[in-house]
Amino acid sequence: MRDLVVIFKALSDPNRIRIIKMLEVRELCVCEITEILQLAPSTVSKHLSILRSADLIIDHKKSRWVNYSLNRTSTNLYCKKLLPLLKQWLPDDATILRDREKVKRVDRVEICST
Amino acid sequence: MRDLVVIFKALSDPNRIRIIKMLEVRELCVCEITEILQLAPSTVSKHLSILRSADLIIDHKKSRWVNYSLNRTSTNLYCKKLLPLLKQWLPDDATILRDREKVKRVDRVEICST
DNA sequence: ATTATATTTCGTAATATAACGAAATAAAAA
DNA sequence: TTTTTATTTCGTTATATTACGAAATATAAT
Repeated sequence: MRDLVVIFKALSDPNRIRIIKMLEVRELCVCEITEILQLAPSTVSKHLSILRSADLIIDHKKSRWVNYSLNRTSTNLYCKKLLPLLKQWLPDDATILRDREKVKRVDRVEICST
Repeated sequence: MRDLVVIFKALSDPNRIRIIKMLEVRELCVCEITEILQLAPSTVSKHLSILRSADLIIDHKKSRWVNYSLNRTSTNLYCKKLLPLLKQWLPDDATILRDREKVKRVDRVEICST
């Protein structure tokens, strides 16, 4: 029950849904997500930690960045079912489409520290 | 996006999950749910209104009681997918099993106004 | 070694949520 | 009609959540 509530809580925030829908396109670092959502880095980091606690995403360090990606091989039953559903959903949402356009163009080297 | 977040928010509370799992057994009135969850009637009523706003449940008056049941014929895409998933989930949860035992035995005429 | 960069943690403020009791509402029973 | 009963609404309190900036951390670049 607790695990299930943790996952639903993780999914019940628009910014976190946006993050998941961006990660469907490709893995992203914190500063790229920060740029697209237009939130403070500490806020984005917190959102990511909530999604990670729910087992929905995983992180892996690569050089100086922390890359986040969907946990496509999660053993968590709820994640296994919900991530594919989310992939089907919101195909026409204006915000999601705009975010995804930005994901294509965003360049972490250009964005960070400028 | 808003609809989706509303549904996930509705599902991200343990008492509301318990209500849904009870309604999988049969329709219930507010006082029966109140008796099983051991919460104030006003609190249960609020939970039910959140679930109803999310299109997960429906209500229908019958004599002096308001019966709530799962919205099995919802046109809402998210409800259509999530209610069946919830039905599969938590088959062994101790709290849910205990609630369901109580659902079998609870009698609204005996419970109310006593 | 020092500096710069990316991210996280911590403290705090604003807002949202969940709980209750009291009062209001609606409908059946007397 | 008046009373009783089931439910909802309202106001309030306690707690949780979301956001930020500042400070801490960890790593890469100089």
